[in-house]
Amino acid sequence: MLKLSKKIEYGIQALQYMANNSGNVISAKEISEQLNIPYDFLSKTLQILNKNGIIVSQQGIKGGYILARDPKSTTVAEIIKALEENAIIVDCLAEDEENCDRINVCTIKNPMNKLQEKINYLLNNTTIAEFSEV
Amino acid sequence: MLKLSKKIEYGIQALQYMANNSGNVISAKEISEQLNIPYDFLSKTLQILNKNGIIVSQQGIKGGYILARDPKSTTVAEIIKALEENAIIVDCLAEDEENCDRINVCTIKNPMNKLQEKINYLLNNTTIAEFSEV
DNA sequence: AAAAATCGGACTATTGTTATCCGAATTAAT
DNA sequence: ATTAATTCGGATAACAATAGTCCGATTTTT
Repeated sequence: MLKLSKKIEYGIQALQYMANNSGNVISAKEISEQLNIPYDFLSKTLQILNKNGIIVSQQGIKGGYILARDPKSTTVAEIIKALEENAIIVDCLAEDEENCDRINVCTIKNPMNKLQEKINYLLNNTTIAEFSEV
Repeated sequence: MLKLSKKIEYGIQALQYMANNSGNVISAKEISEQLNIPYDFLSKTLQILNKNGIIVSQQGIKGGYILARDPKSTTVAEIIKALEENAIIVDCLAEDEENCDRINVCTIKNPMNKLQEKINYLLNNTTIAEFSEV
């Protein structure tokens, strides 16, 4: 399928929204309402992004989130990783690769890895800033 | 997640196997046994590839499959399409895009599309032949 | 006629994704 | 102090997609 999850999609959209309102603390509620994203799901997503250093949270009333870094230096690859997902096109390229039944007869690992590296390059070179320059 | 399905993974591996044995009719059983891929699932996959013109089937005893075209001219993108899947990273870029709740407030469609086109380029420029040159 | 293969449909099991719910902790304003 | 708005964190449910299985029919060579 090669699809990004909603967590990633919502995450990128939320980060873009924050980038466009930089300097202000933005609540999950505001993003949820403005972008029409389910509140609870978005909250979870933002909490993970906070935990992993992409955004900074401020708790309590008047709380919310701001970007932790310059949008120009936050890549899609980093966002995916921060959301505790990955962009690995076949299982055997995963770090915790272990129990593939075909490892002894597999002849696609190397060529798949080449394709993987090209995709990684794209994801490492697309930033939140580019998403904001619509 | 950005992962290829097993259908695609097995399909590519099977096509590569056929490319390496070109000229011979190869049965699903042989591929299944040699590559350690579940027989029934692989059969289904090969039937779809046959239906959509990537391989040619020969029925009956001594039957099997051969590549329909030169491995150099069969791309990963074509295989994905032939397997009736797609490589669309966000729903709103699908052809039958219709009912996105965020269409009026969405500001990621254009930048996502740029990323999509780069991925398409990769998939359109990786062929079965490349998978065989290990 | 028999054997080995594809064909095709239905079905099941498993996993992953998406969404929701609830209560606790935090903090600003009153 | 109390209240209200927020993040935090865990559990769970609903849904969808993937992966795998089963079975009987058809085809074709021997």
